[in-house]
Amino acid sequence: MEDGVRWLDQDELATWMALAALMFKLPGVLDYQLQRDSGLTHFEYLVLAGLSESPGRSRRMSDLAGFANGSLSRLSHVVKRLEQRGFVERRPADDDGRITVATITDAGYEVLVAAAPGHVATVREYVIDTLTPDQLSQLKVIAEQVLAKIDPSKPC
Amino acid sequence: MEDGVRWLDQDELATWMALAALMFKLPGVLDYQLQRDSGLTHFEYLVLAGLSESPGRSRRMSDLAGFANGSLSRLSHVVKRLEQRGFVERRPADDDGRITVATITDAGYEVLVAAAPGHVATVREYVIDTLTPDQLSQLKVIAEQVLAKIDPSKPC
DNA sequence: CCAGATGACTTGAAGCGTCAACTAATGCCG
DNA sequence: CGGCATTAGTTGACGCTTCAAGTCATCTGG
Repeated sequence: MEDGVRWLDQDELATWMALAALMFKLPGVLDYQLQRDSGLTHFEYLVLAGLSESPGRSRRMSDLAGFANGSLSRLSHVVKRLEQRGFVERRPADDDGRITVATITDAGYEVLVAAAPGHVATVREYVIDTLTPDQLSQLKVIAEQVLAKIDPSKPC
Repeated sequence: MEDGVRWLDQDELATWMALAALMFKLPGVLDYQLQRDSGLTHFEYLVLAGLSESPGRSRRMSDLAGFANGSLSRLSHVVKRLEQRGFVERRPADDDGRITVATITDAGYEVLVAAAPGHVATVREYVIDTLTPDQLSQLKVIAEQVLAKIDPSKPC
């Protein structure tokens, strides 16, 4: 192992392991709470949330995929299931037949509204309220810098 | 929505969205690189790494699961596949027949050693070298605080 | 000393995500 | 205009994770 690789020193490694552990565990915590209390995955929640806050409670698929940080394929599968459950509807856009517009139904909106408080409470409990305001702004900058490296577009 | 819920203010929400996006995308980046260059998932890499740095290149399953941040069930499936590929071996512990001890083989070690430089380079590229030393220590504290909230045990 | 409880995994089925292939609509360029 | 490339989304198969159930081994109280 004596080649030109810049290995991580102890601090870097510790930081990385902590971040990696976070990446693995936080999704589980969020999914668990949402699933248990509302029958939604975090991704499904984001999809419904993304629709609910859009004009006309509608949004085209690729947009929504970007918002929810997932692939178009994944979104397509998820929206199909949400449609079967009666939480969203799909139809092609009037002006461009390639585009599919998803709309959240009243039923979907109700589920979302019912799920939101518990979800926000969980986010607060595990992240927001665990950190000081200073740490929150540090975290924001850090996360955005790393994100910018991963995905040079998308300012958020 | 005028109940007693403490919603997130704009800054809190932006921070959370950035962290959430990070949680979704970083695993993908790591998995992609490892898969492409070494045929390993990040989880498999962690399993092999966890074994390689343990005394006797061996470790009991539950230990390893904790180290790799996964469930025991998940680990069991993964180790079975790694065993079929010839990268690890399993046998019951001498003193307690309930315990399974996994050991990394020479072949597994070679794969790990071959994978490590590329993986470390990726971690550097997207995380470590993107942040200042100050940010790194901030991040370490932040991640550890959140982790402590999620999993009150496990000091790391 | 043995019967039930607990601990440490393993297994199988079900569901979700990814990848590659496919369909359909639109844009572009000669 | 007409054909080919591009864009947007869908689909199916496969692999992986989770969840619940099952298997042994070990402890423990009577």
